[in-house]
Amino acid sequence: MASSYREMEDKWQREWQSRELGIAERDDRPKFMIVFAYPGVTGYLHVGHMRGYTYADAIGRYKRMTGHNVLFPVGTHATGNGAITLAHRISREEDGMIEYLRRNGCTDAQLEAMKDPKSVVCFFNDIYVNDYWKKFGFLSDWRRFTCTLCDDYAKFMQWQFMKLNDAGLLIQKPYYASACVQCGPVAIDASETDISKGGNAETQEYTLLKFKCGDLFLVAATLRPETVYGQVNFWVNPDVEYVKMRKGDETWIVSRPAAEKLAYQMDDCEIIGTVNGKDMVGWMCEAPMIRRSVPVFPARFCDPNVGTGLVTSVPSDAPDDWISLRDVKNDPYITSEYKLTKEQIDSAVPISIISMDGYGDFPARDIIERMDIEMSGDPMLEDAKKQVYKDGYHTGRMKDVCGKFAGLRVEEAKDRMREEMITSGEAELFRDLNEEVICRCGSPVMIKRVDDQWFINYADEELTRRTSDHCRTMQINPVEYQNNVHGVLEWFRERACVRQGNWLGTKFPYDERWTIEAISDSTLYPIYYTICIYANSGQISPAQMTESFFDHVVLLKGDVSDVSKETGIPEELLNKIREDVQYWYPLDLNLGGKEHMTVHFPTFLFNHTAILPPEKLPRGIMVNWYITGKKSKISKSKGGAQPIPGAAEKFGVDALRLYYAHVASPFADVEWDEDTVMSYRQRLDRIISMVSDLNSMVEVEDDSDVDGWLLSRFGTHLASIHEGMGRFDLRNLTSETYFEMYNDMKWYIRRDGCNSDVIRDALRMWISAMAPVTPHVAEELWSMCGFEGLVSEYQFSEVPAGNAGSEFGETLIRDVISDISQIIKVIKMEPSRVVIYTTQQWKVKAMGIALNLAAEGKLDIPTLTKICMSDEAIRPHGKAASELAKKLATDMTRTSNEGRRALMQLNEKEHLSAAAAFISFETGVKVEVMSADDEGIYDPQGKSKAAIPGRPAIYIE
RNA sequence: GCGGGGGUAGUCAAGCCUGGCCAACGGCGCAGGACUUAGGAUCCUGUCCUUAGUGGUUCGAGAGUUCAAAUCUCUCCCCCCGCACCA
Repeated sequence: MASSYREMEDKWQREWQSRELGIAERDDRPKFMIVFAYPGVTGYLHVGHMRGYTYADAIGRYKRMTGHNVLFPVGTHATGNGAITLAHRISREEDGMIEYLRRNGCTDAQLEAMKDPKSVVCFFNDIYVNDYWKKFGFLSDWRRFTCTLCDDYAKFMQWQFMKLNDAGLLIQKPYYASACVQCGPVAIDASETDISKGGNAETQEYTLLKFKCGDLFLVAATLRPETVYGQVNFWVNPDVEYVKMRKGDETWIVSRPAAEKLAYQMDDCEIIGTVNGKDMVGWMCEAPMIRRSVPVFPARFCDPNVGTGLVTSVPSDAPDDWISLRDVKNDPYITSEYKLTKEQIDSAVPISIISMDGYGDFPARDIIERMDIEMSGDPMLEDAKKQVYKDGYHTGRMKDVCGKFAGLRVEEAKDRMREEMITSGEAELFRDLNEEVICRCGSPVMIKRVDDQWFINYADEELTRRTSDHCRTMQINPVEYQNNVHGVLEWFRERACVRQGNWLGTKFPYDERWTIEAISDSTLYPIYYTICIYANSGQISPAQMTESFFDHVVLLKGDVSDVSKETGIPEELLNKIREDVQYWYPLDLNLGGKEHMTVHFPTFLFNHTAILPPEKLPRGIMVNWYITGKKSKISKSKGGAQPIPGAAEKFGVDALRLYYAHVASPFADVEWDEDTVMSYRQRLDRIISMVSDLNSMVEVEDDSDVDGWLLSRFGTHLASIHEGMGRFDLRNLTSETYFEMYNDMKWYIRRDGCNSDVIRDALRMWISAMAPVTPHVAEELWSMCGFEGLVSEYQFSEVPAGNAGSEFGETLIRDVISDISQIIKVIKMEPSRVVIYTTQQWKVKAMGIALNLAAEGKLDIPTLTKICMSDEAIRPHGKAASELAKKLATDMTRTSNEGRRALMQLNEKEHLSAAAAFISFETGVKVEVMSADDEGIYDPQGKSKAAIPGRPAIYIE
């Protein structure tokens, strides 16, 4: 017996390794291929990540034990700029980063090496494989490890894109992408992989409204182009210096930041001068669409960093505008300071343009009053704006003043009016982020136009339909996702699939300036695990992995001798690779975190459908939710989470594995809590100690009443486990194994069960059920019991299903004990004698009749009463008989009757008499068992009459 | 806004698809007891309210379907997540 979990883990991991259990080679068994979505290489992983990986290993191990040849390969995904930025941050010796790496055990020499991105990837590949997956006892075929930066992987990836192209799914068109001004394209997402700030930013689509003013255009940006009919003036911030920008033949005035942003989106832009905001006040300009001349007024809410820093004024529907216009009209200082004329002031009168539910003519005024906003600059104005915007969008209709747009819903008018103004040259589009976004490199991120961007056309209807149809044949867990995945596939549109800039990844085969983007290169890859082993072992080189090579081994195209000639790969080897691919594929199960539901899984499905024939499409998906931190999500980049090796040391790997598998359904988030993990560790301790006690019991051949019961119970649990595992239900498996079977074993011991044959059979069943989730402990116990071979290689055999009858007898005893102690508790006296009266036989007969009726679906009170009353044995009991009939009929139509059927087989008196000593021992009172049918029994309170089948009467004194 | 997920006893969390052995598995916590104190122990009992083992009221709120609802239908109230070059 190993003295510590650590020792146990090392011992059995070495044993599995030396017996090559993880090695997967073709044979004549049914195969099972399982992968988890490989992790991105962006730093240390934490205990949360191991949840999904552990499910994969446990499912794989279970499958091994049910006659399957299991392939469980692993890899890593290093595409992108994660490693590059990490290397940069190490080079710059960022405090937080260095400290984070050190805390996880990184040495100075390693830090030095990791100034190079490739070393970062190598470093973490090694950590993931050796410190995480191997330490967790995974039975992976390590020979098949691959990383997206491998040269051979790149060949596979390029082939994948050629096939997408063959299928007509690669298209090109302009694209507006978020990009760092230094590094090029970056992704904006909450996990802030690429960026250091602004992960929640969203891209806004502004309409640029051009107000003609002499030779110039004052350009305002708006999100509400449908409100142009309500424009009455123009806002400029008097404290801001604006710029004149040449835009083709025109000259625009916008804020400086806006001009800089526009240059990324429009051709032919150039700053040619400046103009002070305060000098623009009082100008007159022509509002687009309505072609009305409106005055320029001052307002400090115009932010040069938002939109163009210039704003059109629609006081009827914009709270800011309403308040600022009121200020202009009421503040004589403003009028004199900026020399505004009375005509100008008077000309700006709000125009009611949209009717919406719950608002009057001027929604902006209504919301301001409702929210008690008094002053311009009130932070509540932001909320007010959002509220009016939202309500207007959903319930608003354009009023008659809006010309030909009158009567349209806002939703529709918005698009139509924008289109019209763009066509007439009065407006353009401008995309901007709604909050500041800063790249990992420290430079700002903005929206940049990319011409000729390549996309994978996931909007293709035919592809979507085929993919969606296939999903109906798959096993997708949870079912909520199975139902929802069709919607996700439908929602998917074209996806930009390549990017430029400083990125790690595969070159796009049709244009080497582009690198294949991180999602697009991780879709079809599971199939590559069946091939990469030959590249890893040097039997084939990347140069030999041509289009016709993959066409041949994956799609069975071409003649093997031709392909051999072209690639220089021997025919025999080509045959072997091809047969491997055909044997292992399709993938049986792809397991990934919930973040994959809207990105990875759909593209995984699409690409398979697009490239592979129907019989090679994936068979299953399983989604797992997260382990979260106390307050927020545990983040691998932000640290603070328990490092994996530390947790493994502290709790033991099996305790963690059991924790993952049992703590909750896989489809719910779980808050990380060390005490909870510790309680699983204690459970393992208890189980180990129980098994070792059982194992050291002296050999006894004595039969006991509970032998049959125990084996039946275990049979029932195993049946439940196998049934559940059809859905990969590990929680059920663990619940049955580590809790139910444990409790039954305790009961068996408590009932003085001691038959060593029975115990050995039970232990064999029990320990084998532990092998998928807690393999180290299972091996240790298996070997301790002297069972043959390794439990990891054990094959589950047919176990006789549980027998409800033999299980029922113990339930009866438990119920009786429980009833006795309840009564003792309630009557609050020290009992000296307990009498148990089993039912009168005529009642058993009545129940038998009722059961027969129930089986035929004919059970009701009158029918049962009638039949009972015609029975010679029952009729003499008169009123008691009719009342029993009533009760039985009522109870038995409401509940299932399995237990009742079982009790018909049982002689309650004999059974309870045999257990009387035990019941006495448990309750601490002398117990006698009598039948209510017996003559002259001791029954001072007439309790015996209350006994019914399965529920003996009890008298206590 | 669009789309998705969820609200179960002190707490975490099963059950819900396929209505009925559901006062509702199990864990943790708590209380009492046993054993006994090399322990983050183990074992037993209890843990909604009541009570000779019964009965009552519960599964976000309300209404409905049904002999029967935590489970099905509708309405409402709260919470969480995704909405795209992020794995």
